[in-house]
Amino acid sequence: MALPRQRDDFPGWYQEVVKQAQLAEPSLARGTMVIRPYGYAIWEAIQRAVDDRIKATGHQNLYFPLFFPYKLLEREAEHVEGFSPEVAVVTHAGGQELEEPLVVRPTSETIIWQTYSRWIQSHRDLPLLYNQWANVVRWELRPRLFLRTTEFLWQEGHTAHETADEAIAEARTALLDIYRDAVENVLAMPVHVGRKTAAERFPGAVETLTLEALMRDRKALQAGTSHYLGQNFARAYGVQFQTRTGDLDHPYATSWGVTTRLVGGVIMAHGDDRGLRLPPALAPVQVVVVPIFRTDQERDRVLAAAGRVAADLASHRVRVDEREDVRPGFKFNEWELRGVPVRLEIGPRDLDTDRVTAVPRLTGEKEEVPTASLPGRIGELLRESQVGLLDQAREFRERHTFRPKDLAEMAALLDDPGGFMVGGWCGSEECEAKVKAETKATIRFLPLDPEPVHGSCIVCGQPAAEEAAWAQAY
RNA sequence: CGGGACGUGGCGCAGCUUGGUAGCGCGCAGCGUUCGGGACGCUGAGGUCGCGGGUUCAAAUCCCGCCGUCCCGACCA
Repeated sequence: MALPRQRDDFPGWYQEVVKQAQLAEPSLARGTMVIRPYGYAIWEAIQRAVDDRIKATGHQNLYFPLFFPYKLLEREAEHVEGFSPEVAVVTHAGGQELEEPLVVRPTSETIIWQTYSRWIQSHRDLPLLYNQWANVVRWELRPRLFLRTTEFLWQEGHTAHETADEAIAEARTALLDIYRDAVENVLAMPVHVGRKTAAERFPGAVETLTLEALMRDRKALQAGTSHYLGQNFARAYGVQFQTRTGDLDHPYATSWGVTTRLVGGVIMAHGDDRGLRLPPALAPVQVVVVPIFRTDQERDRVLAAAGRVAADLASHRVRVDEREDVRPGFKFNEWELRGVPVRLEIGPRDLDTDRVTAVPRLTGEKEEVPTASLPGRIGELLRESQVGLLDQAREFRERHTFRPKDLAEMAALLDDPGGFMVGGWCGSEECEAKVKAETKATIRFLPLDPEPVHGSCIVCGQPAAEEAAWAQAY
C-alpha cells in the first residue's frame, strides 16, 4: 500500500489520503467520483449534525425533483440576472424521446419558486421554512475531489417571509445557528463568518453570507453559504401574497446550503502526514480495538477481553478489528490513516496487568489505562480530541493571518506562507480586481455587520470603507 | 477553450535520447518462518507498451494523426 505523500505535495497529499483512506473512488469520468462507505458515513454524520440544527430552528424537510420541465426556465430567465438554472437539457431518456424536454438542476430555485407560487397566497402562508437534502449537477471547468465535483450532494434551505427584516434574520440564523454551530462543534473546523462582496455574490442575491475556513495548505475554503434574496426570485416567478393590510406584496426570500465539500474540508483542515484526523463527533469509528495475540490460547483470552471492553464502551462507536490476515502494526497504520480518534491495544501484556493501552490519534502517545477506569478515560480522550482538533486548527489559522501594510507585502505573504490577509478596502471593484489579477487572492469575506474603520485601502491608499480578508481559495 | 506534462501487468513507476521483441516496487497465488508499529524468505501467475497509420529486416523506443488523463487559467458549494 502506498503511503500518503508529504504535506508539501498538497493537494496531492489530499488526493492520496482520499484514496488510501477509502473515502472515494476518484474520477470515474471528468469530475465524478464514487463515494465509498467510509466516506459516506462521514457525510451521514455531517448530515445528522446539520439536520438536527435545521429541525431545531423550526425548518422542515421536503423534496423537489432533480429534473424539471424546460418550460419553467423561459419565464424566470428574463428576470433574475446572471442566474442560470439549467446544466443540460434532456430530450431522451430510457431509449425514448421525451414528450417534454427536462432540465437537470444545478440548484433548485427554479422548481422551488414555481412551486411556491402555488403555495403562497396570504401572509398566513408565511413563513415557509423548507429544506431539502438532494443532489445537483454542475459542469465545473476544474473539478476537485469532494471540493468541486460534477455531481454532489447537498442540503439547500429555501424560505419565504413576510418582511425583509425577517428574511435577513433568517439568513443569519442559517449561517450562525445551523452552519457555524455544526461546522465548529461537530467538524471541529473553525470558520470566519461574513459577507461576500458584490463580485463574489450568488447571482440573484441581495446579500451573500459565507463561512470561510483555512486549509492546511493555507488556502481558504468556503464551507457554507447563506443568501438573502430580497424579492428577486418571488418577483421573477410572480409570487405574491395578500398582506395584513390587504395589499399585495412579493415575499422576501433566503436560500442557503452546505455540501459534500465539507468532507473534503475536514480532510484538508485536520489531516497530517499519517492521514486523516477525524473529530470524534464525526468519526464513523470513534474507538478501534486492536487485539494482539500469537497462540490460539492467547487469541481466545484477548478476544474475550476485547469483547468486554467493547461492551463497556457501548455508548461510543467502537469497532474490534478481529482480522487475522494482517498484523497489528498494519492495523495501527491503517486506522491512523482513516482518522479514528482513539486506538486501544489489548494483548497478553495488558491482560496480565488488567490494563488496556490507549493511543489518541491527536497526540500519538501511548497510555496504559486500568480496565476499571476505561470508560471514563475514553470519554475524556474523545472530548480532548474533539476540542484539541478545533484548537489546533484555530491556532494554525491565527498563525497564518496577517495584516500587510500594502499590496506588495500582501503578495509576498500570500506567496509564503499564505493564509488570510486582513486590511482596509476602499470598496471599489477596481481594487478588488487588481488584487485578484496580481495575487490570485480574492476577498473571502467582509465583516458580518459593516462597521466604519479609520485607515486606508491597502491597494489604492484611499480612505477604507471597511476591513476585508483576502486569501487564495479553492 | 488557451498554456504545460503524461498514457507501459491491479496500483505506482523505469526503459525511449543512442530501435533488437519488456523490467522494478507494491499488490496477488502457494509453502515456510513470523505476529506489541505498515514482516521476511523461496517459488509463481499476470502486460495486443492508450488507439490508428507510417519509416525500418526489426518499433514501447523514430515520424504523423486521433483519443484519454493530470497540472496551471477562465467557471465555482
